[in-house]
Amino acid sequence: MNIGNVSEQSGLPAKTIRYYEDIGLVQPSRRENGYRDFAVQDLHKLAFLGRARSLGFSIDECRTLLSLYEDRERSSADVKAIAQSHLAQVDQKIEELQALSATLRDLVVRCHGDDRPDCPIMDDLTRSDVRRRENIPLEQPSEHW
Amino acid sequence: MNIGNVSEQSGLPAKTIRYYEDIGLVQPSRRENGYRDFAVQDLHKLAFLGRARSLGFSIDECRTLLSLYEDRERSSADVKAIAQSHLAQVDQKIEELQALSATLRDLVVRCHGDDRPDCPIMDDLTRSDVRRRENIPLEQPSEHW
DNA sequence: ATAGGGCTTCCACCTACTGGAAGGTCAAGA
DNA sequence: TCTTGACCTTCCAGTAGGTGGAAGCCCTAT
Repeated sequence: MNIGNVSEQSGLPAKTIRYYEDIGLVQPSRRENGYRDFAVQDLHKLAFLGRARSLGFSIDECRTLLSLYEDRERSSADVKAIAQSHLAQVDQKIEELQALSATLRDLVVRCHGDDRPDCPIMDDLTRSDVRRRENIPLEQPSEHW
Repeated sequence: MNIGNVSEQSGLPAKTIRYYEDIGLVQPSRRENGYRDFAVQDLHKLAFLGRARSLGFSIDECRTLLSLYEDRERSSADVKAIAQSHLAQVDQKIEELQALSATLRDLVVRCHGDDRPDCPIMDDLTRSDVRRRENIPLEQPSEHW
């Protein structure tokens, strides 16, 4: 199967599939002309990857899930542990964003939003004390989503 | 003021401050020995940036906020618009993550998590139909948080 | 004089791709 | 047979927002 075909059937862009080969998630064979030749198993793996990614699992988590996917003897406990850990991360992110949302909403509501320069949002950003920050978990911009 | 001092007072790592200079957010002068020399205004700007970033504003949004911060005549409407747009993004992300969390939680609850290979999570990831995906917004891994 | 800490620049790396250029391959139509 | 266009290849660079580390000045105290 050519990459275009696999791309269409798996829903992943061809670029992404090549990238997944680069990082070792799939190993399609090659034809004489250099074209990748995907087996049906590769298609299944890629579709699996697409679904796992769409559930927010990281590539590293996907790698582990994939090895469990290919292991007919794996225990469901191993899979559950990964999913639970991921779920915990998602829930924590939700909490952080909700606190953020509350702060922003409060600022937005208090800002009259007219032509005058007076602005509670700016006042808050300018304020050097830390009272506002109490109970507000830090955003961690280095986390990639 | 040296960078170490500014770092301590603003709470931003020195590396980050240099990076912010690189991308033009601050322009400290230089001493004869090549060391950066920060003015009090620079310190204020950096602290402002730190707070804006911790509220999840992107660097580009920060750039705009900073120009408004330095404009004594700015209208609060401009600031409010940015904050509102950001708030909307945050709220949308929360919704997406909540849908994700519900799906994951459902899978985790249904997985008995013992030594047997039978696993609803794997079954779901392996399933090639799209019923599960209904009403579940796609994660967008290219969005950085 | 030397040790240490602070400062400098520069380069690479992280995630998970995506865009684009330059060029080879293949099948269909004139 | 030639050409056109779709499809494939590799490689390089860029995205956001930094972080880590190396090599090498600078400054101060002992």
